[in-house]
Amino acid sequence: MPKIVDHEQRRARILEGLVRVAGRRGIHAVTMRSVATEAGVSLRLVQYYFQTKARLMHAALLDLERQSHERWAARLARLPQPPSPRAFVEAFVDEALPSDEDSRVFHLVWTSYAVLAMTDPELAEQPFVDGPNQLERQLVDVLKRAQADGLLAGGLDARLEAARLLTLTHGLGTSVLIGQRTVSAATRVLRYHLDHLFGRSDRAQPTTASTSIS
Amino acid sequence: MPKIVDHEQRRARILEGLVRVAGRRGIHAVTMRSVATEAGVSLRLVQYYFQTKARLMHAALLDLERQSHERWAARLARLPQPPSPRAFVEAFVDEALPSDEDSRVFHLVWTSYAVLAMTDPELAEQPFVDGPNQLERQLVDVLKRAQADGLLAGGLDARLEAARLLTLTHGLGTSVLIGQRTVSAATRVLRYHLDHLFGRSDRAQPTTASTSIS
DNA sequence: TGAGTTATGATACAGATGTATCATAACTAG
DNA sequence: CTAGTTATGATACATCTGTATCATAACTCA
Repeated sequence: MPKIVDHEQRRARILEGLVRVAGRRGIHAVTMRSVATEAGVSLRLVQYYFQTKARLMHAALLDLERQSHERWAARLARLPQPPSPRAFVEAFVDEALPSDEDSRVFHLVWTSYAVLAMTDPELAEQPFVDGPNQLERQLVDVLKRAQADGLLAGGLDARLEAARLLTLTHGLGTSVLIGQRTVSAATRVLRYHLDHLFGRSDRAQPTTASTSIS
Repeated sequence: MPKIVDHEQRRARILEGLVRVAGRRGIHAVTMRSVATEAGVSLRLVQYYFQTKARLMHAALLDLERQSHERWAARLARLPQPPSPRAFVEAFVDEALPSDEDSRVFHLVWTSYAVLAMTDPELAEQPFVDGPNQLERQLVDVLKRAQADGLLAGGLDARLEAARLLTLTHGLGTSVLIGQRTVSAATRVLRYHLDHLFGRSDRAQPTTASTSIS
């Protein structure tokens, strides 16, 4: 058995190329050749490691999903256990806004895929339905716990608050990508939202070294 | 001067074809030929009336923007003058959700353009920045008026509430398009939001024959 | 060292796509 | 009726794109 090369590594490199192309020139600029060039490999290699464009695109989507899950898991792990509801929620919104360049590219490409999935049922709708639903459930749990502990403002419904928070955050992310809002403007709206969700009492005790909402 | 044909009508027909193609097969399926076929005209005519694909795409975007403005103006005109803040806001969210098939196509294509605009500065960012900003200003005015009349819940900031409402609505629309939420689920979240925005008091006095939030 | 397998290069090809060109039909004005 | 202009058809072309093919380099193992 000859010339063993790490397939996963090669594939990862190519997928990174794809994401860079899609992030800079749009997902319509993703071609076998543009990805190959961006990744610094030959067209043949993209074919070799992904066979077809459809599979390449699919693989990139799965990879984005995986990365996103990993980042979120790592973020959660960095919180004190168990995290306070407010810390949990702030970590969530901080992760969900396109704050730095990497994050911007990630959200841009992810959104591009989401739009593709709207007309292409082949392109797994799982990531765009199950993913948010799972996050929403996590948020529901945390908010219910907060409510039981009397940390939420009165008259709120945990389930609906989770949906509202998730959707609002996502909408703000989009408006940042599109250039309608700056990240800090979006952050301001979210801080306002959280201040009304939790009582105006417990504001932002930074629980991690990373940038917290402020 | 011979064979006078109504250019605007021809252009409109072609643009309708474009929107149908983009709505059914995605904006990447929009080609000179697919649009021509969908509109029932020859490739040559698409060239003749729009010269280049870039101009065709641009024209379609401007047309979508115009339609949207007209629908909103007509909707406002149907409200009692001056409309109550709650009626105004409910008309807004009702217009902003992809409820029927036409609306679904409109929002889908609009969102597709928005994603394109994220990487293509040529594609006027005006519609995606100025448009929402203008809507947001309208909402701010209405909410300030409501606040002055004591119709809003206490402790709210009209400006931030406008941003929150706009973004939340948009985010819910996206989640509907993607199939994560049904329209009625989205409506439920919005009703909840509005009930907390206005005091839990004045619920939905239907002010138009059209479907109101309920 | 040699045989066999993996990884990669070079190249070809068919189909699609945007655009250009040439011709001519359809029509109006004088 | 005819000349001239607009509107449309037919077709061609270069480029891009996904995919396939053939060759061979690179390497491992016996």
